[in-house]
Amino acid sequence: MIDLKYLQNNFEEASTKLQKKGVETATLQNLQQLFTTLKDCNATLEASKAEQNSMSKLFGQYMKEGKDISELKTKVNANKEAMIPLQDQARKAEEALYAVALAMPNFPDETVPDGMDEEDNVELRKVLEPKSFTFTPKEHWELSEINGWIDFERGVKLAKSRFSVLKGEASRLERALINFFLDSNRAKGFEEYSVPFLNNATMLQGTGQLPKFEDDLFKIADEDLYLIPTAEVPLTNLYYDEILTEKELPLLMTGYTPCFRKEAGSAGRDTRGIIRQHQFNKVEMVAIAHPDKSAEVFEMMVNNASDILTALGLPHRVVELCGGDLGFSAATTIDLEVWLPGQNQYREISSISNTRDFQARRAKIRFKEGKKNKFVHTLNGSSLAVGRTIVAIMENYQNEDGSIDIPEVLKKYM
RNA sequence: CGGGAGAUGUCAGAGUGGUCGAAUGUGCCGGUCUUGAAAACCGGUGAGGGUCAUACCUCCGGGGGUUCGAAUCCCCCUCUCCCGGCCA
Repeated sequence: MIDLKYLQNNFEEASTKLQKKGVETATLQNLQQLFTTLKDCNATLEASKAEQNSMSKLFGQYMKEGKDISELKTKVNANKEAMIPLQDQARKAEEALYAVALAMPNFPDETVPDGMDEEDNVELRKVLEPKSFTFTPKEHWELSEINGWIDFERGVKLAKSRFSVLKGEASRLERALINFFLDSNRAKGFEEYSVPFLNNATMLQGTGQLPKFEDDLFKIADEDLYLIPTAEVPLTNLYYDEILTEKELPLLMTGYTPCFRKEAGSAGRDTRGIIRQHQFNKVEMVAIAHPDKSAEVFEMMVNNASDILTALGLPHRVVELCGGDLGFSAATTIDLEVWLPGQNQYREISSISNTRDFQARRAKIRFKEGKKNKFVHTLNGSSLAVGRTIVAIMENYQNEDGSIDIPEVLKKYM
């Protein structure tokens, strides 16, 4: 959630920032108005409560002294009566405010490039040259057919479209990648976690998926539980409503989980292959950092993911997202896009974001600085998406006959 | 899923209608003492809102109710522990 006090006091600046994310000034004005209304409502209500409390305290005194209570009682009852509409107003004002505030995206950092969509993202650098093939490289689903790696039909039979089954070598490759990723993250100081794949609504709200993106999530019937869309949700919320000490920071966490997404808005995109599935595996990094140190941690996370791709010998590029392409919770995001020779283009394989204090406010994650409690910064990033790495290995390590080599670093894992 | 017990500050644990945001211990922070540390002693120490700062408001698992007044009484829910069932 954005800082409403900041919005109140720096409206112009806040408005300019959120325009990058396509938020209308009118929407912000509405939010600011709701905040003011709530404060006003609370002020009147609290004054009335104070009155009520002080009168109630007199009762004990009066009774001890044997005084007549009936007059006081009449007064107190009248005040109580008068408080009901105030309470109602305050409650409504609060509901109205939160409905809007929770749907408001994070402020982008000042350094985020302007732009509407992914066309306007900025390439920062390329790592490794794509190798040239002496034949026309195939796409991963063609290679899958030759090697019998992915069973699309039976995945659909078991669940529905956009589910698939990995078989034999592919399944082993997946397992090897997960281990390789976790080991690499651990070597950089990330502590490994194994977490629930179902989280409750409060946690999903903490990281920003709810209430706005409910349609993208799989929900368990009759339970307050959702299949997680990313390990960012459980890992970040491990510290939901906690106050950390300064010396605990930064907390670096990693974990492997399957991820479940309805992909509600992506009908017709990447329907072939396993680029976009309802269920996919991912190894995630999450950091909880001191506000002064989050930029540094962010850099480290980007480099870590990039280094893993490099170790796998996968050419990729580092791309900074423009304001319009930035996710709801992110203040800044860097994508890693891996080269797919079969598709002849770079495709996203990792996305690393600093949410600043946006999630921390929602999830109430604070740390003690002296006597004061302050919000931490939370960061998250893939290192890496497993399914897409398999695609990348298939396409980059293919031979003319359709066979696929295994990257050197993975051999000890298979 | 059935039976029983419980949920209070970092933790342990008192508190069963008013002056309780909450005893005491513990932990943590600061100080005295010490070459240093331990021990001992002294002081400080929950969260959120509000305010320039005070006042003031809210919070004793969550929600509702009774009452002038609820941590304390009543109802519902959730969770934890013990016993039984089922089970990797």
